[in-house]
Formats: sequence, structure tokens, C-alpha cells
Amino acid sequence: MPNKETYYITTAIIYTSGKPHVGNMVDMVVADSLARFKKNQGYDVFFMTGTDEHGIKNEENAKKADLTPQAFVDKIAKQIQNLIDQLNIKYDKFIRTTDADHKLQVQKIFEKLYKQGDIYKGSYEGLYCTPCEAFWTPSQLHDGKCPDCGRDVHTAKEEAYFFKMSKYTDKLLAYYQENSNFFVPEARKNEMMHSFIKAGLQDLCISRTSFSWGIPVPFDKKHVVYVWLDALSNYITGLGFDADGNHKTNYTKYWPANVHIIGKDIVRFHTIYWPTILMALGQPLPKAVFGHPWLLMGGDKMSKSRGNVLYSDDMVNIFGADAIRYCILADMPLDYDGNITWESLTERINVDLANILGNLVSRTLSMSNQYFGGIVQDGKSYAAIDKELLDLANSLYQKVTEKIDSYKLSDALAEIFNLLRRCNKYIDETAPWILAKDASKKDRLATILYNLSNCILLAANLLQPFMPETAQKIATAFSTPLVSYSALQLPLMQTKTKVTPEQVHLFTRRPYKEIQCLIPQKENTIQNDEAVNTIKMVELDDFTKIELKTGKIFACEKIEKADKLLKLSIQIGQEKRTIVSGIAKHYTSQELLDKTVVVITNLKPTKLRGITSEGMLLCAEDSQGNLSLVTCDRPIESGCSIR
RNA sequence: CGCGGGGUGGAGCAGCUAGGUAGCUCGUCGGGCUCAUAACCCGAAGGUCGUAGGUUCAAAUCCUGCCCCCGCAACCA
Repeated sequence: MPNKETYYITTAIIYTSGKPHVGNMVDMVVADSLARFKKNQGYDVFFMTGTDEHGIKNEENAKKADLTPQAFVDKIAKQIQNLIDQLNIKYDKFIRTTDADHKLQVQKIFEKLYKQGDIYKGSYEGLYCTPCEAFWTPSQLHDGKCPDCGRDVHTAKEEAYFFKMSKYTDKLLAYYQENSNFFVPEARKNEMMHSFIKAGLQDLCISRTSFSWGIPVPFDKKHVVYVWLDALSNYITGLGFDADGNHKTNYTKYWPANVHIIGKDIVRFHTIYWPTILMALGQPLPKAVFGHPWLLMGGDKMSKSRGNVLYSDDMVNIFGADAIRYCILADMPLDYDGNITWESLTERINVDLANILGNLVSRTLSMSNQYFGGIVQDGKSYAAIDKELLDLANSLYQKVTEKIDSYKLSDALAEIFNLLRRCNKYIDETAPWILAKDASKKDRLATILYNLSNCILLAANLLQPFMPETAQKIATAFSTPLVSYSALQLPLMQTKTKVTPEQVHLFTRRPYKEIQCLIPQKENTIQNDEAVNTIKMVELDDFTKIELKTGKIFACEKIEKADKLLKLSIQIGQEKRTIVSGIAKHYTSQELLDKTVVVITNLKPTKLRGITSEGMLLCAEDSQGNLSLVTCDRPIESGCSIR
């Protein structure tokens, strides 16, 4: 057999600062499904995923967990691998940015680019507070002073290494021009062009001295390599790229990647930064970058603070890996964010998986067992009505392939379920239970069950990349192995095959009420975040440091060009203060007027959109982000202290 | 005038690139069937396709103005 065409697919590597939620797992499911599909098509597939383990957050969280950074990321990386395994993701390599060979190559890349003049030492200029050892941007300053200690700041330079990204702008644009399929979906191209490239590419700061948990710059050890160069390089170092040209075979075989699967938030890094780095290295660029949309929870972005996070392990524990894989893919359109809730999950699984697919398999097997002792055979008694079903089945592979090749995985699944629906209809149309009563119709009856079995097997083969366990269960039940797609032609089943006599129950139909009881109630926090999430007890002394007073709002206006900000004028006793508050989405100026509210009066002033805010209003916030101002139960004058 | 995406029966979406009977899934109502996981199949009700104009024999689809939602950016003390 001649060399098979290769297919290299990657996901974004997952950041180890905490437990990833199901939205972070979309990459994995998409990439795994594509990888399996391509494998079935006969491609020589290499699928890599992994973890991004450097950076200040890991350093800080390790400290909180009282671990060394390495021990900390080891722990989280292990947890992430478990989550991935649990979803039945079959990667060929799991790369960690703390792997020795990765670190070595990143250093070599850095050095090579430095020697060829693409990396230069420059300086980051900003306002520096010496006692705090921190840089601040002008907008962060409080009345021109350091926001942390209130002391003076001065202009200072911090040395840093920069990558000459701007140099490659024209080449990058030319690449976009020649590779119209580079951006998936295509709309992302405009976003990048408008937001970043037209504005002019800046050189990229690629080293830091402010933290140490990173790959040291080889010739300047007080610097560590900053995230872009470190994390993005994984795509080639994981294959055995060598900056000196002594690549391992996997690199020469698989690079460039056919597609990077990433979330839409990091499209910029993959379509601008990464290509220019590769250009500097003289390496070919990836063929496509698929920036998939988000999976939202009830229309909101998942976030721990909102308490609306879904974790894949909870979901898998309740529904099983295949069901979750299916839901992630079926709920995710190409262009805009998908929406997922426990309720929608339940409905999808009940309707699509239990009713349409599970029940179809169950009824078909049951009939074969009842009418023919489990022997399925070609009765060779065909009718016109069969044609529609078989035509649909015969055209399915083609349709699914087209959808897959344009990354429309949810549409691909819909096509397969179309056939399954058609099968259910076919059973009604042909009414096998009536034929079964007439001995002379035996051949016709056999043919119908043979057709059905074949269509179900075809669907199972095409479902295999998405729901591998289920596909295998179906294949086993029908005693017919799954095949490579080059052999995917009806009939898939040999005549006179004996199917399983067992009841086959692929997915259980369960009412939402029942699921509700299974949903983890308490926040599913990751162990190492405990330190962060435990309530810290404070001394009374700490509380009394905060000065709370009643204040009466006597004027209020919306701030121009800021969606969330209101400028409030508040009377506190004899004093009048201006407070800027981010509540414009919840309160109008009208309804705030004359309200008596609770104000923190000794908070350090800060500037918001150029207006100095002298204090803060107290507000209650629910899990949906709705706000309610804290007011006073009975009328009381302003300036009263609150204890 | 910061950038981008979107507004289609109760819910979620397709259709828009290449104008020509408004489609799918869920839900509701009615019917059928009994092989099956109270499932499956059929039928019905329900839409001025955000809004106002324009182009056209013909507009959900093309053009323009406006309104509203959602991301990003700005920014929540």
C-alpha cells in the first residue's frame, strides 16, 4: 500500500490553572470526532492535545495550594487527562509544555530567531512603582499615584524580548489571500483583518521577568518565555520539530497541520501570531484554523462566580460519554454560540438517542428475534417502497462527508438521524407485524428486516466517529463488524446473520424531573481551588476598617460611551461625593433618584472613564447577574454610619 | 459615528452567497398503530420572515434608513 495521505489535527492545549468546564472540552470532542472520521476514511491521522502549564497563574495557584509549580501542574494535568479519557477521546499524543523536549525546542527556537534577528531585546516602557515593583498603565493610576500603595510612580523601562511580527504582515496577508479555507468559519477572517491587521501589527512581547514559572530564555536567564511562543510551539515540538533541522519523522510526516481546533477567543493567536512565528522559522503554515463558537449555559457564559458551570465529568456520570459527545456536537452550530442546559440535554438525549435511535434498534432486533429466531436474511422480495429508504441510505455517506469537510458536525449528525427517522417511518409503512401473520409474506417480511438492519448498520458506521461506544454496541448486536469507509456500501450485513437474542437498550429515556435530582447541587470545585474558595474568617478589626454610611442619591447621569456606568452624586451627611457605579444595565437614573443607599466611604478613589469615583455602592447580585441595591428599611438621614 | 454576529409560528434553528409555493426539531391539539424504551407513524392549528422605504413581474432572500438583542473592545471599586 502506498503512503496514505496524512491528517494532523490538534486542539488548543488546556491551561492548567484550574478544572476545565465542558465548554473547554468542545475542542476535544470536535477534534476526536474529526480524527476518527478521517481515520475511517483511510487517512493516516495524528491527533494531538495537551496542557499549557506555565505562567503566573499556575505559579500563584501552586503557592495557594502549598505545592511547587511542577507538583501543582502535574496534579491538574492528570485531572485534565482523566476528563479527556472519560469522554473517550483517543489522542495519539498528549503534550505538556513542561515536557523536557518541548522546553528544549522552545529555547532553541528562541535562540534561532534571536540569532537571525527576528527577536530583539527591547524595553517595555510604563509607569513604575519602585516599592511595589509593578508597572501600571495611566488608566490604572489613582490620582496619578500607585493604586496599591498610593505613592508616586515614575516612567521606567523593563527590558523584554520582542518578536518582529510586524515584519511579516504582507506575507501573512498574501497567505490569507491564497488560502481561502484558512479561516473556519470564514467570517473570522474579517474580524481579524478589521480588528488587528488594519490597525497595524505590533511587535510581540515574548518574554517576562515578572515571574519565573516558565521556560528560561537560554542566553538571558532572568527572562522566561511568555505564553505565545511557548504554548503555540507545542504544535510542532510535539511532532519532533527541531530548530536545527534534525526533525523526527513525525514532524516531516505530519506537518503542516490540516487543522487546529480552537475556541473563537484565541483565533487571533492562531491566525496571526502563530503563522508569523512559523514564517520566521521558515516552516509551512497550518492549512486551516477552526475557531468554534462557545457553548453557553442557559444563554450565559459559564463562569464559576456565576455558579452556572457545567463540568463534563458530572454530565458523563449521569448520561454517559456518547450522549454527552452527541449533545456537545449537536448543540453546536458553526457561526454562533450554542446553548446547553440540563433540560436541553435531557430532551436531546430522550428524543434523539433514546426514542429515535435506541428504540429503532430495539424494535428491529426484537422483530427479527420474534419472527425469524434472530436470523436476518435477504428475502429478495423487494417493493417500490424500499427504494426511497435505500436511496437515502446510499446517499448518506456522501452527504455526511460534505458536512464534515466543511466542519458542520451538527449537520452531519442531523443527516444521519434523518435516515434513522426514515427507518422508523419505514416500519410503519411496511407494518411487519401484519405480514408476520401471513405465512405467504415471509420473504417480504425478511426483506424488510434485512433492509432495516442494513440501514441501521450504515448509520452506526457513520456514527462511530461521534459515538464510538454506541456504534460498537449496534455492530455487536447485529453481529456485523464496523468497516472502513472505503467498504461502506449496502448491504453491510451478510445474509443469514444471527443477531443478538438479548434486549438491547442503548439509551434510557428519563424524565427531566429524575435528572434534576442527579444534578450536583453544590459548586463542583476543583480540589486545588479549595484554598481560594474557602471562606476566610476575618477579625472584627478587619470589618471595622471598612467605613459604611448611608447616602442619598441627589443626581444621576449616564456616562457617555460606557454601557455599564452611571455617575451618581451622593449626599453623605454634609458631604457631597461623586461615585461611578457599573449598574446602568439594571437601574435608570430616574429610579435611583432620592434613594438612600449604602456607601463604602473610605475606599480609595479611582478613575473610571476619566471620572473620579469616591466610594462604592453596595449591591446584591444573584447567579443570573441581576442586581439589587442595598437600601434602608426605614427612612433615615444620610451620613449615618452602618455597623 | 470603535469592530463583528443576529432578529423567521410558543421554544430552538434551517432557508439568504446564485430573488419565484416559508422548511426542520421540540411543544400543543387530533388521529393511527401495537414490533418497540408510554415509544413509533400520520394529520391539524399556529408565522404581516424586527421595522420603514427602495429595486423587481416577483423580496425572508438584493439595496437604504431605523429599532432591538448578543459577543469583542472600553469597562463592572
